[in-house]
Amino acid sequence: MPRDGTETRTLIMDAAQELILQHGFAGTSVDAILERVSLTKGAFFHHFRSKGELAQALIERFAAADEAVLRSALERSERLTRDPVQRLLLFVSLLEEQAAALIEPYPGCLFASFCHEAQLFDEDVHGVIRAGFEHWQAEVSARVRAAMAHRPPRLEVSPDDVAAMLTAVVEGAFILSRSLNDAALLARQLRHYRNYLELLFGDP
Amino acid sequence: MPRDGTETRTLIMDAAQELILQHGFAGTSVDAILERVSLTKGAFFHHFRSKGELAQALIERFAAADEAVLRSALERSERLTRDPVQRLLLFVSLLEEQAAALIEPYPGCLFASFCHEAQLFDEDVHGVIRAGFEHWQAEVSARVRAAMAHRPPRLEVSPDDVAAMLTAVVEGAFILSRSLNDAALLARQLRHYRNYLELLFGDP
Amino acid sequence: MPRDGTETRTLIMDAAQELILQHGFAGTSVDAILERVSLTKGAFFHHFRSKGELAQALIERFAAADEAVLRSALERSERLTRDPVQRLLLFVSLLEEQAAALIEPYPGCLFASFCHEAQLFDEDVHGVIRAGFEHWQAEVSARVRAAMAHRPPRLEVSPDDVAAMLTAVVEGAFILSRSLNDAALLARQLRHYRNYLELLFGDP
Amino acid sequence: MPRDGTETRTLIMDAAQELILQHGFAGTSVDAILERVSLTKGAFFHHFRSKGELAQALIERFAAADEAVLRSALERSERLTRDPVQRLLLFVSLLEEQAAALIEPYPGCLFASFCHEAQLFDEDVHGVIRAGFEHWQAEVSARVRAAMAHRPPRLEVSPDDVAAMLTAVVEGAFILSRSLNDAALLARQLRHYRNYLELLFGDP
DNA sequence: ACAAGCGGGACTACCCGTTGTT
DNA sequence: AACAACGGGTAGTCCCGCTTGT
Repeated sequence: MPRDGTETRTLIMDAAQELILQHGFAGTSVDAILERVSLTKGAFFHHFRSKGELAQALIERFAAADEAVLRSALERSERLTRDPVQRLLLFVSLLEEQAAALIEPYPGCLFASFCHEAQLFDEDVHGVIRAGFEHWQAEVSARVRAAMAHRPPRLEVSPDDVAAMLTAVVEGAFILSRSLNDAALLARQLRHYRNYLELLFGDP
Repeated sequence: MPRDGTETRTLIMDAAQELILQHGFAGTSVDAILERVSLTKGAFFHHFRSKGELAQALIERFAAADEAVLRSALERSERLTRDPVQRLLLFVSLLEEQAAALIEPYPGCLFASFCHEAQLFDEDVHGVIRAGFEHWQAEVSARVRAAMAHRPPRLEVSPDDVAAMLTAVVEGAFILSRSLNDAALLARQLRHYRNYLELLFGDP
Repeated sequence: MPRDGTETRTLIMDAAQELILQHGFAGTSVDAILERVSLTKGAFFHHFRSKGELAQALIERFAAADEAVLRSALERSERLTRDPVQRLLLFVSLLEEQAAALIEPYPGCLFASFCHEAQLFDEDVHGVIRAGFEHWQAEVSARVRAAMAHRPPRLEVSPDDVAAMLTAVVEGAFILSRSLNDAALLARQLRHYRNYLELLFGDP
Repeated sequence: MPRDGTETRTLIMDAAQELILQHGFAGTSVDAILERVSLTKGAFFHHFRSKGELAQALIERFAAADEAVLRSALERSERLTRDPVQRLLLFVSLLEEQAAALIEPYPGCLFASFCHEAQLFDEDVHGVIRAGFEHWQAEVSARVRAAMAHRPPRLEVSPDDVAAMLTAVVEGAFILSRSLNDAALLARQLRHYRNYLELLFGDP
């Protein structure tokens, strides 16, 4: 095996993410991360110039994975049906399906985690988070708009806000599921979000 | 008021809460809190045996205030109308009204904050948070059930989950509003939650 | 004894100065200082917010002591004779007398020490050093000018440069005395500086 | 020149010397040196067994260059005149000429620098420094003695001390010139040293 | 000859909490 | 009730130098 640091770097990031989701960023020491992966400070600071740079690397990776989930669900929903309203509902159902699978490892959203310690991070980090949220909102909003164009909703609503509600429900569900120790809570909440859309676009 | 320590204790707790909502608990040092209120260690450890005890005092105070908000909105909604469905919708509207007033200083939920650093706190603290969430859920669930008894909903739903969705939307909205720097987001999301209830119990 | 930190602070500074003159600033760890005085990190960072602040405190104290030496020698020389040329020569002789006493503890100039690690310090520190040098130069230069007015020198010279030479000789002598392990070198060099002045203002 | 390591070695040493003159030896990390020359640890430890060995190599190189300056000035002064007093004065004038050329990059003496962090180096390093100082002193002292033999000085002086004064003035001038940001200071101080010699050997 | 990965330890800075004093 | 001094430990950062690979 050619001495490849990428593996070690990934190892560190995986351990870091898991710990951060449980203890928060400030509550997760570099030592604690390294103990998990049996490495030393030397290795850590070879890969990351500072703990802040680790944070940067982590949200960037998380944002990429998050976007992949969004894109996959969007693309599948568009392949499976042509009706804009059905597409939207199916999209949420696909997310719900994924959420039902989330039990182990302990779930959590790095975006939310970092937001709750906002002052610890620089503008770069917050930029990535904001971009992540805005990307979901923009993509979902476009599908809501398409559905509205296809069938007028029962109530007058802003597509942007309807889209934002998806993110809000997901983030809120994460918190509740952890506190109430109820892993299925997220999926059930997504079902209610789908209910809302169904009622909004349903026959009068 | 006699020169007693209650004042100082409150001063410390206020400063602590504000800082914790911005930096997280682990990211907020006792020294940082004390610098804000121009006090020294002696004062702090006179009022709190440890930093953990401060956390305990903070969520207890927060939970009490949170419950007051819930109780007030419930009571007012019950005074203003007799119809169970209207009561429920009015209840959400009253919360929305309050949310619209929240602009400065920037709000946040201590429950969510502590949940994101879960491993830092003992079972006592988590008990208070869980009780807080469950209390909302129980009270709101009861009103949803009453509404369902009064008028069958368009879709078959669990009252508990409908109630939980309120909390989820609120917590999620807090995160989004902070990241997107949009103070009015919470109120708009509550409006959508009310929309959902309205559609659920609306005429077919 | 009332819990007085001034004593501890002085203790730390004394140990720090001694070590810095031997190892340089970067080469002197806070731990090494504290070991000397049997204190812990807690004590150190209670008195100094950073190692840099210690540096600041050290040169300020050193500059004050340095100025006291200058002032004392000047005042004594002015009390002992009226002739401007004699005053100048006597002034140097008084310094020479003091230098001869410098054997233990190991001598050295904090100004020079810090200059040799210039980039480690901020502008405040360098300001104090520069002010120290300029103060000597200004005071001595004034006496040289008075001597020149009283008796024209054999060679045309700038009083500022003649004054600067005193500082240069002293600083250079410190370096040599350390490398050559010759404690009396400084006094002998001051004698040569006095020779120069004597010849400059001597009878043709 | 074939692509050999001598070039890299010199590159490292040049960067190291420049940094050390600004930050001191302890304040200059191997990494900082390597960043300057865009190399990595592998290169450094290929050429030097340790950081201490770099120090050794640096003063040896510096001492050689220093001696070359001395020899050159001595030889030129001896070629240009036969009178021992004139030779001595001319020798200082030649140094002054060289000093006047020193403006950019800002100079410094590695001997003095290392002396201010004396305890960091082993006896080998100090031996080289001491030898450097003693060599100047011996050579200059011999010329002073020759001048004294040729023309008795106005004051009774030790040739060794007169010779040492040259080094002292130079070293002191370096410190002052850096603190006062006056590149021409060294040349002016050499002029005063020459004045001293001139007066010492001048006609009564 | 040089690059990269990494170990192990030292550094400054800061943490929480205790003690003595007023 | 509150302050200043301080202990003891840990945090993040950087250090030097060794090893492995090209």
